[in-house]
Amino acid sequence: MAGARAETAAAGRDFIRDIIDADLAAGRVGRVVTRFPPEPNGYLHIGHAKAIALNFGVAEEYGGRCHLRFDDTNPTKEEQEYIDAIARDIRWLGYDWGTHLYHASDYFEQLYDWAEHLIRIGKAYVDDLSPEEMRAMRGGLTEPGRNSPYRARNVAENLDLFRRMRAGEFPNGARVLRAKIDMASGNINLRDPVLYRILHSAHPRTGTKWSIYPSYDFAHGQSDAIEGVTYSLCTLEFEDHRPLYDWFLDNLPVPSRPRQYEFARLNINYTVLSKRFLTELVRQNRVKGWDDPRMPTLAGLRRRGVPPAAIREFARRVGVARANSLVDVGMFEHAVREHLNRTALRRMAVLRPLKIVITNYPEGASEELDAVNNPEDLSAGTRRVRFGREVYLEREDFMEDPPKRFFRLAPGREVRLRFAYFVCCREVVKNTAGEIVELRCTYDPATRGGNAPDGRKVQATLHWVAAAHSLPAEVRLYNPLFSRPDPGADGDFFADLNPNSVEILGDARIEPAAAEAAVGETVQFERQGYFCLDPDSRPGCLVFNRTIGLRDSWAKARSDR
RNA sequence: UGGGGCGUAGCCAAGUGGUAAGGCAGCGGAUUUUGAUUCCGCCAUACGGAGGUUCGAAUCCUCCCGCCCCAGCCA
Repeated sequence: MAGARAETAAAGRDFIRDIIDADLAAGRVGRVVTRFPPEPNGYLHIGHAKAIALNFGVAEEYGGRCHLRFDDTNPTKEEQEYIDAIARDIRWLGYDWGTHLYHASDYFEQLYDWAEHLIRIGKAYVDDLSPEEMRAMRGGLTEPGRNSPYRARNVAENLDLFRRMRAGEFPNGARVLRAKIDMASGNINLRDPVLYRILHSAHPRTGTKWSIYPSYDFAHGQSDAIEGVTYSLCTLEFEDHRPLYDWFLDNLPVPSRPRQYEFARLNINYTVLSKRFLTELVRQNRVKGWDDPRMPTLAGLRRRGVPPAAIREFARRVGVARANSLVDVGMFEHAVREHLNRTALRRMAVLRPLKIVITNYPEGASEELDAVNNPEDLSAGTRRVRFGREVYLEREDFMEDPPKRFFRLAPGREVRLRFAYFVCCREVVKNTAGEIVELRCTYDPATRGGNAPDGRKVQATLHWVAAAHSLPAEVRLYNPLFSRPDPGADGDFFADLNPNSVEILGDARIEPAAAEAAVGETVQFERQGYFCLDPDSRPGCLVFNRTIGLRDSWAKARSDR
């Protein structure tokens, strides 16, 4: 919480904040009240993080409050698991709704009374049309709709029927309560929208008390009004609903007058932020659950090792506007690297080991060397790492026949082992298949710690791990879940799934200090990237997820040619 | 062909009549015991297009073009 609050001073400017400033200056609004209104039918993803950061962020900046209100008006799709996960993820992101936890279902009784009120003033009626008939009579984009034959029912009959709907006398779909507005409106939302539908379905909170449930349109604005919300911020697709939102507030004796403002939802290339599709990925076991590290869900990002502060910073940089946009995933990755570079402890780990034997190092001997925990934050201190005669190097840090710009180890070449010594490759040992299985090197005792007293230079510094003083580990490398920037553009999201979205390395070696990381703590494996311990880890079998790699200009240079 | 929106650099995004912020990406260079980080420099005579108003227009007016959303008893 403290972290999220400290960031408010640096919050960007946008049209929402401009509106609030104007309202405050004109005295139209006393204190700012916002709300984040998730429907508990899935997990929150990074797109929701933008909305959460906006609503909670604005409330904090202006000394107001932000409510968490579950929009639980459709029991056929909502579950307690989602309610719990959503609350957990918002807290993890760094926001707090205090005592202001609400549910649209808290207002079912009041909403029902208001529905009767509309009936009494002649602005709502019970319609017996079937869903198909209703659709046929709604008209089209360029064709006006036609009035339902039930539209002229009198108040007494409407009241009686509506009460019997509530009492559960009719089957699902038999009747609905509709607002009486204008079947010829150019805005289709105003063509007598449905207020209540019959749903004989148990609700996570109200159980079997109700057999009719309010629609989103009938519940949302009135819930805002009941809670005293001043700014009801939602995404662009609800813009057409605003006249309806206002219509209810104008025709009902609500206690306050909230205003709805719309902003563009977040889209990121190479990723899909559609709850419906993410649900399918989980349901079809295309990923290992909502918290699979490849998922753009907050649960997935958390398990992946992404710090919540990086997500908040990303949201801040993306800004809030009304133009549809597709942000480059690189912007998100930058926010993650930027935060982790400042905060992550450095450790050494060899992902694909190649053994080297230092022939002039005493057999059976070993020694401890000092290593800096975080060069970006010296207060993180140092640790001791043990060095020995046999060490593992990264396979890709050696080439027998190196190309022009390869600076790392090669036959006859000298490099520095980080925090340790200069070593020189003297011999390449191969097996009968011609594969390199070991390197024989010599070291220079005078270069202890990594400095050459004679001032000679090396072109590379390599990370390493002592064979006898390292631990085995499994490392999971993640690649984009989708293989194209615009998944689903051809109509099928599944066809664009990246078949290589995860690569498992089974015989990595890590320095002992790396094993001390807690689940959820992300560290940097030097020269490699950021990694975090996965909850799949068990004693003797540590599992690390790669959060994100370091920028790699060498890899880039190679792929550019 | 109805209604509602949106078009500023490869990607986000400020700007609200006084002469185009910032970030990401990219490209040069410096530093570097992480080919990382950091630092320095470059990167829109131009704001979807065409007219017009004005001393002056991304900002005002007109017309045109393009893109997005809406025909659930989903939210």
